[in-house]
Formats: sequence, C-alpha cells, structure tokens
Amino acid sequence: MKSPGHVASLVTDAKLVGERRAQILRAAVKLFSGEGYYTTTISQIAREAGVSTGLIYQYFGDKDDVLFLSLKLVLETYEKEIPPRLAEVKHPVERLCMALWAYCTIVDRLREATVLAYRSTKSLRADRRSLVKQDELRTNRLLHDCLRACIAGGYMRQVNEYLLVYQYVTFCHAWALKHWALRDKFGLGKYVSEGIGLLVEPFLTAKGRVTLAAMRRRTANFTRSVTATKPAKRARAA
Amino acid sequence: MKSPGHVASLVTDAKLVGERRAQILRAAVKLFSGEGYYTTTISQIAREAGVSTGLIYQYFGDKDDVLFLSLKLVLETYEKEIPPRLAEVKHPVERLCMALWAYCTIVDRLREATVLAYRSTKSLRADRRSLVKQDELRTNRLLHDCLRACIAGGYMRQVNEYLLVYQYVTFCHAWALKHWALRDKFGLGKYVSEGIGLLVEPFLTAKGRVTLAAMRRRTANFTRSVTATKPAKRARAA
Amino acid sequence: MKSPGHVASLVTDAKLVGERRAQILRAAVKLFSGEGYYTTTISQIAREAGVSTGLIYQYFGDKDDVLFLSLKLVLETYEKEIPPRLAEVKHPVERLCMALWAYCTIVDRLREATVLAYRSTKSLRADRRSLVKQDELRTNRLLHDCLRACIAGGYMRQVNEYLLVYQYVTFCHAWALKHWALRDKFGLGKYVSEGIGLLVEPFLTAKGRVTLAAMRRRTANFTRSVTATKPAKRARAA
Amino acid sequence: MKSPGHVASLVTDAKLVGERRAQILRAAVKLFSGEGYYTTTISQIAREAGVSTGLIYQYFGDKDDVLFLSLKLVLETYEKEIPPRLAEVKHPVERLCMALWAYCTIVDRLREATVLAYRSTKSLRADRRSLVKQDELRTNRLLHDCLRACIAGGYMRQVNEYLLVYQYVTFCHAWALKHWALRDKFGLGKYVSEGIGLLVEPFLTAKGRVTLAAMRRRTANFTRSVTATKPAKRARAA
DNA sequence: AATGAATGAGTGTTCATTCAT
DNA sequence: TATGAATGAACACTCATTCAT
Repeated sequence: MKSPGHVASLVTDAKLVGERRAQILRAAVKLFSGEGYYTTTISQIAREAGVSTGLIYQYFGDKDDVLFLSLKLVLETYEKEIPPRLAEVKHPVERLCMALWAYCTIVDRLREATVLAYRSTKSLRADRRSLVKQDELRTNRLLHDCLRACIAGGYMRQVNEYLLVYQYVTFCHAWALKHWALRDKFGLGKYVSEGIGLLVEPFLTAKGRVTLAAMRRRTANFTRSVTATKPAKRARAA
Repeated sequence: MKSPGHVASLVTDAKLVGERRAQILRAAVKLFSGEGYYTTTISQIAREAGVSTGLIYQYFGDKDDVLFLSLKLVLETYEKEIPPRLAEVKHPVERLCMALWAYCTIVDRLREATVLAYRSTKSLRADRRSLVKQDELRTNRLLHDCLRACIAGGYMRQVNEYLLVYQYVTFCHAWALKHWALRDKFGLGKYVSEGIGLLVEPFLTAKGRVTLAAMRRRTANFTRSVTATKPAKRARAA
Repeated sequence: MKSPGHVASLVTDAKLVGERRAQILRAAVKLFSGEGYYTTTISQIAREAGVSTGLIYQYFGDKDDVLFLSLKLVLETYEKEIPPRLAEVKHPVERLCMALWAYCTIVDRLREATVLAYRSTKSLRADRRSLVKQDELRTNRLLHDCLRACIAGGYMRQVNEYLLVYQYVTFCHAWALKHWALRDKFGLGKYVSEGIGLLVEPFLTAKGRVTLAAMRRRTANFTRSVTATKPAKRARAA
Repeated sequence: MKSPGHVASLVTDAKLVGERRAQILRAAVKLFSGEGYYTTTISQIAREAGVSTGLIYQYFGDKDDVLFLSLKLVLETYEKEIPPRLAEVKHPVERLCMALWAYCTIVDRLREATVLAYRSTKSLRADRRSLVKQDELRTNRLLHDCLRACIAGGYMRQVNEYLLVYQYVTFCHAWALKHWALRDKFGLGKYVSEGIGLLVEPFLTAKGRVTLAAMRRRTANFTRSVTATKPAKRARAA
C-alpha cells in the first residue's frame, strides 16, 4: 500500500508541503550531521526549524521519513550540482577532472552531511536503503560517463572502468570521511590536483596527457582562488 | 583519574576479565554490526553472550565502553593480522601487494564490523574517537612502510605517498562499504587483483613491473583458490 | 547557568506549570511522607497524581527537583500560615502564645510531612539543603520576633533568646516527631498549653503573668473546641 | 516464627558473631550516617569493613537487619553511657544536670549517627520501629528518674514531668539535628549550660537553686575543659 | 567460614508519537 | 494549519541477594 519511497503528508497544499519540508529538512540535516540520527530528537529539529513538534508530523509520517528525505536531499545535491559545473566544459579529460573537482567541492561543503550518509543509511528502514543507493549510483554514473568519454575519445587507455569509478567516488568521499587525517596535509585544491595525478593521469594516453598539462597550466591560479573561495559554510544541504 | 582509553572493571581477576570481555565483545560486535549501536540494547548483548545484563556492568563501565572496546577490537584485528601475512614475503612489491591482499581479506571477514567502524565511531565519547583513529593510523603505517620500500628500492617512482596510502585504505574499506555494489562485479580475488592494476601497477618502474608480472603468474590459481575460500565466517572479530 | 533554587520546566504556560506542579507535589508529599523519598517511585507519584510518568519530567527536571519543591512547599506552609493567625492579636504575650499554638496546629495538620522534612532534607542535593534551611530560619524568625516583643515590652525577663526560640521550634516539631509517644498523654490543646507552662510562663515578669492568666481564662473552652477540631485532614500541604 | 527483634546468622560461633557484627556495624553506622541508608550499598559497607559482600549475609539476614542493629547500637550507646557518668554524682540536681551534660556529650560524639536515627527509623521494617522506640524510651527514663528525684527531694517544684523530659530529649538531640544553626552560636559547654538555665533552673525551688549555683561555681572551668576535650572523632558508635 | 562473581528485578529518565484545542 | 501538552513503552544502569568454590 505504501511504497518505500513515498512520504505521506497530512497537508494537501503541494507548495506548502514543499516549503515546510525544505525548512524542516534543513534543520534535520544540520542536526543529524552534527549529532547523529539517534541522538537528535524530533523536538530539537522542531526548535531548529522554528516550528512545533506536532508540525513535523503533518509533513512526515515518522522520524524515519525525516531521515530518508534528509539523505535523499544530500545525495541529490551531488547529482544535481555536478552537471551544471560540467556544462561549459567540452573536452573529455577536462570534463572528468572537472567532475572530480566539482564532486569534491560539494563534498567539502556538505562534509558533515556526507559523513551522515555513511553513518545513517543503515538506520533507515531496510526497504529504503536501496533507494538511497540508487541515488548514489546515479551520481556514480555521471563520473562513469566522463570516464567513458575519455576512453572512447582515445585520451585514456582501457581500464577497469567500474572499479576506477569507485576509486573516484571513494576519493571524493574520503575528503569528508578522512578529513581529520587529510586536512593537515592538503587544502582542497591540492587534494584534488594530487588525486588527479594518482587516479587520472596514469591512465591517460599521450594526447590525454597533453590536455591535462594544458589544463593544469590554465587553472593553476584558478585552483588557488577556488581553494581560497571554498567558503565557510558547511553541512548545509541546500 | 579516568583516562579516555581506560575501561574499568569491577572484577579483579585479570584472566577472567579478559575472557568475559572477549565473550561479551563478540556478542556486541555481532549485534552492533547488524543492528547498529543505538538500536542494540544491553540486554540483547547479554542474551547473545549468554550472561545477565548485570554482568556486563561488572566488566564495562557503561555502553560507551562496550562500543569503544568493540571498535578497538576490530581495528586492532587489522593491525595484528596484516604483519604475520607479510612475514614470509621479502620483495617490496610483493609485500605491498600482499598487504593489500591481506587487508582486503580481513575486511572481507569483518565486513559488517568494518561498516560498524564507519557508522559508529562518531557515537563514541569525543575523547575516545581520537584513540580509535590512532589505531587506524597505525594500520595505515603498515601500508605506508610497504609503499616506501617500493620507492626506496627503485621499484616505484616518486608519488604522493600519503595520498596513495589513503587510496589503498579506502580501496580496502570499500570492499565492505560498497559491497552491495561490488559483489555483483567482482569476487574478492578479482577485486584485489584489479585494484592492484589501478593503484600499484601504474606507479611501478620497469623493474617493478617485472616483479609484479612474475608474481601474477605465480599466484593466478592461488588467487582463485583463496577466492574460493573466502565465504567462510563473517563478522567475527577474533 | 542553573542556580540551586531553580527548577526547570519544559512547559511554558506559567499558569499551567503552577497547577500541574501543585497537583504533582500534592501526590509527592503524600507518598514521600508515607513511604519515604527513596522507596517512592516516580511512577507511584504519577499514578497518585493521575498523570503519566513522562508528564512529571515536563514539570520537574528530576526526582530531586520533586523532593526539593515538596520540602519547600511544606516549610513555606509554616511561614505563610502563622502570620495570618497573628493578625488580630496585639498583646506580645498573646502573640507569642498564639504563634506557638498556630505552629503546632500546622505541624499537626502536616504531621507526616513534618517528619518528611527531618528524614529527607539530607537526601537533597547538597546545594539545595541550605535553601531549605533558609526557609526554616525564616519561620524561626517569626517566633523570635514574638519573643523579642515580650522582652521589649517588659513582659518577659532577659533570656537567651536564640536558644529559647530553638526550644520553641523543637517543641512544635516534637508534636510530629514524637507523636507516637505524645499522643497517648496529650491532645494538641493540652500539649500546647502545657508547653507554654514550661517554655513561656517561667520567663514572664509579673505583668506578663497577668496577661497569660487572663488569656488562659478566656481561651479555656476555645482550646477545647480547637482540640476537637484537630482530627481533620492530614498530610495536605495546601 | 521470626520475632521482629531477632537477627539470624548463618554462623554459629557466638563470639565470632559478636566480633564480626561489631566490625560490620561500625562500617555501616559510619556510612549510613554520612550517606544515608538507601544510598549506602552493601558492597560499600563490605569494603569499609574490610570484608566481602557475601560475609555480610553470613551475619545478617538482609540489609534491614544491618540498619536495625545499627540503630540499636546507636540508641544503646546513649542508654549505656549515661549511667556511668552519673555513678559518682549523688545530689539530685547535680545528677539531672550531669545527665543532660552526658547526653549532649554523647550526641556530640555521635552527631551524624543521631541524625541517622531520625532519618532512617522509618526505613526499618514496621515491626522493628517500635523496638527502636523502646530503646529511646529507656534512655528517656534515665532522665525522668533524675527529674523525679529532684522533685521528690524538694529541689524542684511540681511540673509536667513527662513533657519536660521530652524537652530535655529534644534539647539534647537538637545539638545534632540543628547543629548547622547552633554551632555558630554555642560551643557544646555553653549550649548545655544555657540549656540548663532554660529547662532546669526555672523550676528549681530555693534550695535547688542554691545547689545549682554552687555546682556552677565548681564546674565553671570543668565545663570549659570538657568543652575543650570534646574531641575530634564523630559518628563512631562504639 | 569466607569470597566475589553472577543474577535479574526494579528505577529514573527519555523521546517518538498523538491529539485536543 | 499549527501548537505543544500529554502519553507510555523502552532503555541504561544499579544493587540486594545468591551460590559455587
């Protein structure tokens, strides 16, 4: 009767539902990220969102619903924010590098929320876990497409694509998961740049390397400026 | 008075403390791994371990103590089981590959527990989190030493060692964290073998590649047999 | 942040807080008085008050809070009920006697609760004990003022006022504390009357004695009627 | 079958029972006095007494037994220590004063334990409370006898003996119960001396007053020296 | 006689969820 | 639609008591 992906609301006005949910989820992601799912109470979320506890139950069926949509919100951020960052970029190698760069940038902004996804996906009702995994897979596909284009264009040699994509994914996630160990060694720009050196460059063909070298020259200071930009706010999913 | 790493026991007999704690932790790791820290109750642990709830409090100060020692148990397993697997292996490149192989084998055996470490480290009292991280760092050092030996011996070119080690770590952990996505594509043996292709091979010098190729020839069926062995026990920390 | 005298409530409506706390404290004083602090459970209090256990924690921070306000309720009853009983009385000697009489009347009504104060003040958090003692001191002061007026008016000779006030206090409290031994020998009226004979009369000057004698003549039957009134309600703090 | 006053022991050797019980009760009185009955655990008592928890159950049936004998130990101390202090004293007025003095001295030594008796008698099994009250009554009788002798000897006028005895009792107990308020105003010697002024002197006949005056002259420095002696140790029942 | 490990019933407290207003 | 007071099941933890050694 109730499909796993559906979240019921007692309120009918669709626009209101959208606004209220966004308001509540913003609070939830912040608190879940900081304190974890189980140690965050519904009433803390209500307070943070500036609403009453009762209101939350007008827009979500239960606490699991709040977690579910919180995680979706985070994972969909990856999926939605990477493509626009690729829009202007044409060259396959540049697109791949930009995708990694974009992904890491977003992870950096949602650092705590990314950790949350690792911590709390198992706290979801079982039938919903796979839905969240679908979201992750869709993001992976973005990277996979970039990778495939490099190979298809002859910029990269044949590799185990599937596995390499997972290296890319874990590389990006590691910026959040292992931040405690990485932050002393790298800024974000350096991290991505060195990562490309380990996970992209070795597989490039001669002509692929030319592109990368050119790109590197061009973005040397871009990287620096972006690194400097990578601004304060964290753990905000929207 | 109470250092963060210390877990008090009301029982004085050291041997008994060791046995009972092992018995209780076995149950705790199993349940925490399957159900998560917060949804596992002390009384479930007691039932699983075949003791009374009260007994747990004779050997642990509180539930956080149980989690702490559970996580340490898991992380120390990595640290303790990798070195013996390297004992016989002399050649730097082989040692590096064997370390990756060993690490992945152990992760495979402790798959659920490895996920637990990612889920639940943040549930620990803050002052203990860093202790657990120390354990992880010590395991990383094992890999780093292997990597360094490869470079020092001229089998591998200069690379960003620190970052590459983290690629190794996330690669091994991914076998547990992303098992839902990887198991359909790879057996454990294939996974490690392909991983070496992506994370070791590209950085080898000519003479390093010779060693790797030889090793591959030698262990082709070894890999298969080990892969076949794999299914055995899981989520057992000892 | 939290001063010892402050008791937090999650409920904001001040009127409701007042009513609910009164309702819960009525139950608590009754049960604490009868069974003692430690043997009374929160859930007994909830049942007696006709509310859920959870509700108690909306109006009190913890069980200690309930005890604290229970004791304050009792001690403040003394302080608040004695002055109105003195309002009409002008003559110093009569005021002193009336104060003793009033105090004993109230103790009689709150007999069990008075015993509670002796039993359970030490069960309070240390920083609150002194607050309860302040309440007692304020009641003592009422007696002291009466005593001082007698001396100042020349109705009583110089005495160690401080100590005599404490004799008055223990005399009144003894009606509750030693009721098991006193009830067979005295009614309340007789008890007070004889007590005045021992603790007031001997210190009166000639003109003080005249007043006392006159008063005694006047209230002979009054005493009896009040004594007859006595049985009424007990252990009700409001 | 089991009389309220009986405390069973699994151990048969009477001498051993006596010694072990004394050892355990010493610890119990100390801890009960300081922390209260309910907040003191059997295992704390065992530790303080230097024995195992199991041993306590060889000499006492349950925790109530320990409290019962602890309270008896305290109350019997009054009853047993006052008479020897009166042994040498012949004159009725002096005997009365000495009794008060002795009682207060003992209360002072057992200050915490005296408070314990007030706090914890109601925690006893109901059928045992009256036994403890019997002990108190026997001590009261010591004072009553002294008072009666004064009146019989014409040193004191007729008074409500029963009530006056209770004033004496509460006066002595108050030194423990209200010590927080009295200690700033009086030393023990002054307290007793002034108390005699309020509770004995007013009722003396002319010839009684002569005795008291003489006694006062004699013991002026005695009082002081005893006050000075009133030594360190407290809350020790034996 | 003495130990102390083991038990498990019982308590204070929390918090997701409901519902009258 | 929105509130927040009220509920009560559930959990971590304690401790009197038992009993094998």
